[in-house]
Amino acid sequence: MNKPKLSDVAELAGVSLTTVSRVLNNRGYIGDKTRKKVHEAMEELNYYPNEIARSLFISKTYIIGVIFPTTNNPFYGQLIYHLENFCEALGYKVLLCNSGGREDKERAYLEMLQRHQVDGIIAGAHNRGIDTYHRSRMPIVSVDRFLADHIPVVSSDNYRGGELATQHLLERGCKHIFHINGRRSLETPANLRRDAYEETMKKHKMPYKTYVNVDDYSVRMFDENPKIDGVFASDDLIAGSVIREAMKRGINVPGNVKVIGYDGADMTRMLFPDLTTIQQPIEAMAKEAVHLLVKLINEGEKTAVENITLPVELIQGKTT
Amino acid sequence: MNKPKLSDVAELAGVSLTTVSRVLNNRGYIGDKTRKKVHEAMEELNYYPNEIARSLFISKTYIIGVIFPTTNNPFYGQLIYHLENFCEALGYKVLLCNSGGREDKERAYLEMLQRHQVDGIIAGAHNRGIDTYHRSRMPIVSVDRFLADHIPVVSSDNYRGGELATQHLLERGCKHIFHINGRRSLETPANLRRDAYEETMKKHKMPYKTYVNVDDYSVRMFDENPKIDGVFASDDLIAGSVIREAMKRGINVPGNVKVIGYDGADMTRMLFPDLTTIQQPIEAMAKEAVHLLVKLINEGEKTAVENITLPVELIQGKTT
DNA sequence: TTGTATGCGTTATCAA
DNA sequence: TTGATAACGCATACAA
Repeated sequence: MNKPKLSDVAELAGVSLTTVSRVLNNRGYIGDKTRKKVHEAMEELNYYPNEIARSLFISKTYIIGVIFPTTNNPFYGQLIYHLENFCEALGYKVLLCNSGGREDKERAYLEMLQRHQVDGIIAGAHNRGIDTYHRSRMPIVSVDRFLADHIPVVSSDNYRGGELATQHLLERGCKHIFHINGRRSLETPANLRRDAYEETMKKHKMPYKTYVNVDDYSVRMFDENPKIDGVFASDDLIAGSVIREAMKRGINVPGNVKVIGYDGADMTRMLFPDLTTIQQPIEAMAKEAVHLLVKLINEGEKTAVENITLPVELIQGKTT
Repeated sequence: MNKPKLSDVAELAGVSLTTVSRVLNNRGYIGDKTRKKVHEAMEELNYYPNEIARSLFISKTYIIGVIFPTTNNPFYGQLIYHLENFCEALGYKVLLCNSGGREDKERAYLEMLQRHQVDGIIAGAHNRGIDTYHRSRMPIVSVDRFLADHIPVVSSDNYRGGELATQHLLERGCKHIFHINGRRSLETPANLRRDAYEETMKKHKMPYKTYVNVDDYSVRMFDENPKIDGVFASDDLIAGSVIREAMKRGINVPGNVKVIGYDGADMTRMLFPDLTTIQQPIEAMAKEAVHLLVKLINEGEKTAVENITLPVELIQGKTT
């Protein structure tokens, strides 16, 4: 009752191993009768080729490792969905790694993926400095993160997004606009959103301040700035919590304070359609990342390392 | 510049293949000096064992296939996140398959997973009738779906959830309560939510009607029932779109119509905290599914097929 | 058109 | 305590 293998099929069909392998891979010349016999035998035994053995021989697994903090997030959930889809379309499978934002887990995953002989990695998990990223000559593409100098980054135009968001609030008449972002040390392209905000405010000779997304940033921001009338949140979940805090304080949105988010993922649009946000082209980012990685896999180091930046779009809701 | 293998390490350390394998797996007796030499050689070569070769020999991959419609959804995104976490904790990796609700894709994935020699499968994708589910003796656990008679199902108490939701609307004084659900043919435990709704309404001698979640169900529901004052949606996304349709018509929620959803996933709670909903214990479901599958993998057919049902909870928001 | 023999990188058996 | 060798299931070069 063991899994049938090539030799079982060969025996049943009364041919050699090689012949079965040939019909399986459609290689070389095979007689029609032989082919038929072999197919029947495979059918009867319910034979599936063992990809592990195959991978070992051809030194290729057709597996791509995908490392991100979590699937439990509108942006990453959608990104990973599309990554998997594009991989599948090109014949690659996806080994899913949720790093949860922990560097030790990410390191462990990286090693695991090497051991499992994945053909390449798409990562958007942590920051640079992980030596494995540096040492390995494994094809890697990152999404929305700088990982190492020789690793290409696919992202959307974060600077432009920050600019759009800030200008939008200014056009809406806001005078006291604040920004909320992650720690700058994360070295994500999202820092560009912050740079754009700060530089745009400077250009308009307006005061500005960025709060870091930790602990009770939201409470502090409202406490410390009674005149606040505009918030640019670096993602939609943050925007949501800012709006909740505002409501709790009886501050009307968008009447007293206007709030704009960032990402515009499908699920956010469905659950919170009123939110004004900067939408990233998530599907397109996934597509570029997968195609670039597969190119890297096929062409090796010949492919020049070049970053890809995609346009963003302002979506007008009712919170600004 | 090829990947170093066992024999490279052996050569550098001046020992045999077998010895290296021994220090790698900590098996048998090894001299301290030898062990040290070998470790140094591994270090120097930056050696990683090839899991593919290992898997081939031991006939075990420590990979679990996970088939669901999509990660781009609050419920599945969270479920898959936890599934991956629990797998990782037990030393298993996750091969991610997004079936997109398409039966042909699901069938293809199922075959792919067999070829890749995964140790087991956790699926919640389509309905029964896929013969592979029947034929294969591969360990499978399903979440929230009936797949085949011999496949155990992990789900939450859907009947109780439907009952809670319906009773809640009744207690809130609703007289014309409607329900929205997927096609019954999908044979998901979610049908129990519908059964519970219909039976509870019957028990209270109230008229009831279930709309199927296709096309413009929401428009039709409001058009056809001017007296509507309560809606029990079979998931939170549906609840969201019902509320949007209501607002579009100037119908106040919860003033004129009360709406309760289902799932209560993390992301929904963050983006739409006001929604009253029935919350499923998603993390616990993932935990049970993974542990049950691993038990099945280890004990084989000795493990009795027994379904697992977890309790649900009503979360009071501001939409009812 | 088909078959034989070898090797992919690892683990396990047996002998030294 | 260590080493030579066979096997895991498959694909390829080479021979027939």
